[in-house]
Amino acid sequence: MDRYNFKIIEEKWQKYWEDNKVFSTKIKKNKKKFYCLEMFPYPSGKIHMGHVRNYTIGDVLARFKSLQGYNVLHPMGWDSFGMPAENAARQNNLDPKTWTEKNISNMKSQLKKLGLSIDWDREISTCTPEYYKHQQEFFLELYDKGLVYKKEQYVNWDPIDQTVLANEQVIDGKGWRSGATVERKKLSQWFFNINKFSEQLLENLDTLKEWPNKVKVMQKNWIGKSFGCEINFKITNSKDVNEIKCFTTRPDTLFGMSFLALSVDHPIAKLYENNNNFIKFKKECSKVGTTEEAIANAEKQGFKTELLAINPLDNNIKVPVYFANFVLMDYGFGAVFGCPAHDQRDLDFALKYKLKVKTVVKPDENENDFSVTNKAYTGPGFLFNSSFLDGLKCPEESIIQTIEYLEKKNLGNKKINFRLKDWGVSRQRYWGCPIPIMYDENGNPHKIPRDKLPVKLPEITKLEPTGNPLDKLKEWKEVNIDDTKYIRETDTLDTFVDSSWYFLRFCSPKNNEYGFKDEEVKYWMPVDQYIGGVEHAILHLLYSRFFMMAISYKNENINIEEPFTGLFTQGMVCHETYKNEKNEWLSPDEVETLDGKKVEKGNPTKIVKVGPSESMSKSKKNTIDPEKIIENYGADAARLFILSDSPPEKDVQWSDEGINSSHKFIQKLWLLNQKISSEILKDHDSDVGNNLTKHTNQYLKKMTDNLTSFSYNVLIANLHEIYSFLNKEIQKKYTKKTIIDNYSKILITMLPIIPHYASECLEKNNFKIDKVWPNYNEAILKDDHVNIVVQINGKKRDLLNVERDTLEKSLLKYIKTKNNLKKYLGEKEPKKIIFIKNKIINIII
RNA sequence: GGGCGAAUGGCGGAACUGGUAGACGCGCACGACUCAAAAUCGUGUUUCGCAAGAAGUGAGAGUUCGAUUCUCUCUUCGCCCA
Repeated sequence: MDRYNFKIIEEKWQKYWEDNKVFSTKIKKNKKKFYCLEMFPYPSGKIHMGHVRNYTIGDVLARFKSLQGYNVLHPMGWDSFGMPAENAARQNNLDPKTWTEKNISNMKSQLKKLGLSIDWDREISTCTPEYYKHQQEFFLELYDKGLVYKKEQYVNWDPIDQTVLANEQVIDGKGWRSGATVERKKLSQWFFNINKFSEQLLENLDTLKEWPNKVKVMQKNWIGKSFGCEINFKITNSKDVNEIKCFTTRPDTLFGMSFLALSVDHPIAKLYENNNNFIKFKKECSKVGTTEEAIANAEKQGFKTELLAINPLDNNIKVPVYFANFVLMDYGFGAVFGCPAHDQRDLDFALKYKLKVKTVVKPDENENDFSVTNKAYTGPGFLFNSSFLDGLKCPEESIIQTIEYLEKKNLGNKKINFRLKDWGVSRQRYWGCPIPIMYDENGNPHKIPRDKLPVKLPEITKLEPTGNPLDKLKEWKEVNIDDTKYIRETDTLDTFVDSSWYFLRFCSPKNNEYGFKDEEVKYWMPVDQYIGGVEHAILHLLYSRFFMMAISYKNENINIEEPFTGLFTQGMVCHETYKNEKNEWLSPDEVETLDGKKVEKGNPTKIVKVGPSESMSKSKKNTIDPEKIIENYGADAARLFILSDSPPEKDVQWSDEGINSSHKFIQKLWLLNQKISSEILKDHDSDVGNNLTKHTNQYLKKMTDNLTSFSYNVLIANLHEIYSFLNKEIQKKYTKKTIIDNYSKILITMLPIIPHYASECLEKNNFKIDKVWPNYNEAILKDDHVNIVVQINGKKRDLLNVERDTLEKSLLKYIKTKNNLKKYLGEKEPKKIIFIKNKIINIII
């Protein structure tokens, strides 16, 4: 009996797969296709356990589908533009390209060690001109379709580093590197008109049957369709302003209005640009971050104008107009009317500026003295104090009827509003895809001609700490096309653009003419199963859906609206956290167990504080390096463990005991394999029964079901069960044919999970079989004896093993003879008997 | 504050359309092998109880012959949005 040497065997099979291009894919028109895609990684340098989990889950599915006879596309690539490369380059005095390429090559070899069934011939990397050339084409294509435009927008501006910061680079209102207070600054930026597809993005969610509901709800909320009304408020006392247009979802509370609030970016603000107090106020507002949350949490502040707005429903009511810090220009028209009684934000504002609070919705029809003081009432009820609207049921009748009234009187219009904003894609960064635009001497934008694409990123060996590097490269910026001088756009594209179409590129990774070939995309798309982290539930998935729509838009050849038919979001990999006496984080490597206690390694007197299991992160030092795990236990063991302990959609806890147990299990399987091999040699004349075949079929059914439903943790449990069963059953006498028949099928079911081990066993046993997913035989699944639960008054009293399909009468007869049941039954005739064949008998007395 | 989801042994978790709660794994205990230990193998392991038995899926109600599963109320936790 030899031990299983995973090092030699895993290497052998990985080499075999690579040399024979086993996973290389081509279009096969006569075969059903299956496109299995996992979210491609950012090449940060090393793979982490999250990758191991993500790609193992995907690999199990890809291999399973392939065994089932599908033509499987299972590619991998690199999301290789982005800030970490720039940061690392600045720190290490490298150029981002070198840093990125080194990381890719390292991570690629790590991924290969996992034994993934990936078609590496299709590998792509978004930072290569071969990739981003086509992205630039798409940009221009969208530009032609009217889906790209330029407008001014606020950004986080670091005044010291002279650079734009992403939201996550702003910590407590300060730049992460310079520590300078971040300012809001207006820049002219490129936008994708994602809003054009708001309705479609929302409606299509219903068609995505194989998406987690959670993700669909998140996207729905993000798109934020609201039904409301635009109202024109007349201004009485100004010669500059006649009216102000507002959007509201609650026109029915118009009689409770006590002020009008405008964004400081509202066009009317122009009138105040010389007013020192307003300038001061606006500056205050700019200190609040750009996120909606920051604005919502900030103290409500206003700047009062002398303007008075007229309530359209009652011309005698005039209310003051304020600029307010909680109104955003992006929402509605940058203007809202304030009804303090029924909106907490408005109430806070009204209380601060001592404005009127008029209650116009009462919770109960008869509660006429209901009045709001310091807590806004936003629930349902009935309108009152509202003149001719009194008595309307809120919100069912009140909103619609108010809108109808306003429309009839030409005071307002029904309007659908979306929270979804257009996608700002400009980034003032070096390490991204250059935007293929140039400006003439008047500053008008022009497309870079297609034959001049790609606009390549210039090589930079040393990145300056401040400013946008491209902006400083005069020789790159200035371009001469058709004897005309232009200046290039120096912004690059948001890296979310790179990942919004990579799944299309995988269909035609080498095509030089265009981002993809129509026929290839038509064959492979949509992605049948997309697998990744739930953290991409909104942005990446929404942008990808948009991009697919944008490409299909006005395109006769491609008509795919949704890129991902199925979506699976896997949970995170967690590990216990450790701290020393000084409350500093310790990595698992620095901790050992002594007499059941965790102590610092090599220092048994130092007790380690064990914290809760949390998602692995460098900051908490609770990471485990997959490379070391593969080195010590093998890829199959790592795959087995990462699948075994929790359902894939939930978080899983990494533990030494767990990986160790998986490793041992493979060793046990190996011993069993040797036992079976020698049993085959004995070649008994006849079978001892059909127990082996029956169990194998039951097992095959479970495996097929659990693979289909992503119950991968149960799948591993099935594997343990069949092991225990075989280990005992193989001692009985079975013919060579019966053993091979069943065992070979069992080995094939291991191929998706522990591919190296299963391939080795199949080869070693020299079974002459096709590698196809085994079908189970329905007829043989059923046992001829079944366990029937005997309940008396609903309580379980016995378990009887009887012949299948035993009838109620004979069962009852039998029960009456059983001594242990007699005492419960008594002498009386049962009142009622519930009998379900082969399952249960419940006797009510 | 709103939305969504979850809650099952010491731990991770299983249980098909309501029908044997606790599969499988970890841990633990005992035993075998060993001078001993590790490794390995075997047995046991929801709780209380010597047992017979009883209780038991976050709490409380409801529907049902029967509820982890369906309905309602509540508690706690998680995620997302604000």
